[in-house]
Amino acid sequence: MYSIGEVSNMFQLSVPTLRYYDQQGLFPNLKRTKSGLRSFDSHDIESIRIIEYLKKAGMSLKDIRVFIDWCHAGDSTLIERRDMFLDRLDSVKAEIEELNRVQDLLTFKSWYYSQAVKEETEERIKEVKPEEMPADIRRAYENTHADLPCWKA
Amino acid sequence: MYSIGEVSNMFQLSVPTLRYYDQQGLFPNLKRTKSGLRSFDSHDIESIRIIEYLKKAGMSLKDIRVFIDWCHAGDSTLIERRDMFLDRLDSVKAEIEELNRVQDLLTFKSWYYSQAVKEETEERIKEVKPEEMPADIRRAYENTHADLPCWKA
DNA sequence: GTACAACCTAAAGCTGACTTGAGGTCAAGT
DNA sequence: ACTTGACCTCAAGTCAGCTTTAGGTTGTAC
Repeated sequence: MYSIGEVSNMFQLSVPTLRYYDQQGLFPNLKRTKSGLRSFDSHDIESIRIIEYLKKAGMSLKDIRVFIDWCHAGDSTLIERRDMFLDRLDSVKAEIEELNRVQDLLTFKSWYYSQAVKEETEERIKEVKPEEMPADIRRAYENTHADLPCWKA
Repeated sequence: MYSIGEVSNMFQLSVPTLRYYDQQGLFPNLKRTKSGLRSFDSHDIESIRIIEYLKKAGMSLKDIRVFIDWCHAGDSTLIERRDMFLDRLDSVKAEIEELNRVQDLLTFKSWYYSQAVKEETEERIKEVKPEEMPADIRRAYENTHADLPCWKA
């Protein structure tokens, strides 16, 4: 249905990247034209969509290949697949949690440097105490400047 | 104050990794004992804390080094530093957005495979329509199975 | 005084995910 | 017929971020 170039345009994936994925076994059912050109059908397209999600979920191409092989193997691998998704779900939830803390740090630092730029020096802002910060900035600050567990050891 | 081994334990960073960071210029003020051992003071520790955050914010060691050099250069680089943090903030917000969609996909897939495991086959669940899904699953499903812009082209 | 753990350097090696390069095929347009 | 552009393969190259290896020093504990 679609040539490799068309698919490359649909997703933000280069043509060599798609060939590389194929080589890594991510498209086990990919058809070819008589003359040997790759021909992606809607099932292949859907699998690229899922591959993109799994990559964002922190899986390596190798892990994704294992998953694809499980799918190919049929109902005997349902448990593995369920457990894989539950595991990824936990991990992504944790990552979102973590990024929220990162966001707080960046919010604080953006405020800090915006103040510093206004005053043309870091001098004064460096000494500001939590009580003197806007409420949201203070929240972000206290959320990311807490003592680490390791300090207590 | 702290040896490299102690610092390695505080953060989850191996001793060679800390030496590698030092080599990449991430600790420009790191002191040594008379016999040449690295000696991390509280300022160095704080900078590792920040480095960890910046890595999670998607910066490479090279980018982080540039930032550290800016800090060292003083007030003349305040604008660059502010802009860097504003830029990272945008990027992390976008990443959180994206991970929320990933989470929705994983939520749907976890439900799907949990059902399949219960029924010991994918047969029936494969045919389920959005209307028959629990509300939260349906939301997750519709949030991640929408047509991609590329389909419309 | 000697064993031992923890440190040091410099250089080479590794992994994942691509990218690049060289050399070739194929089908459509002029 | 011939040029062009999109495709093909296979092999080698790249990059980040570590890790490993080899060989050497230091300083406390027995």
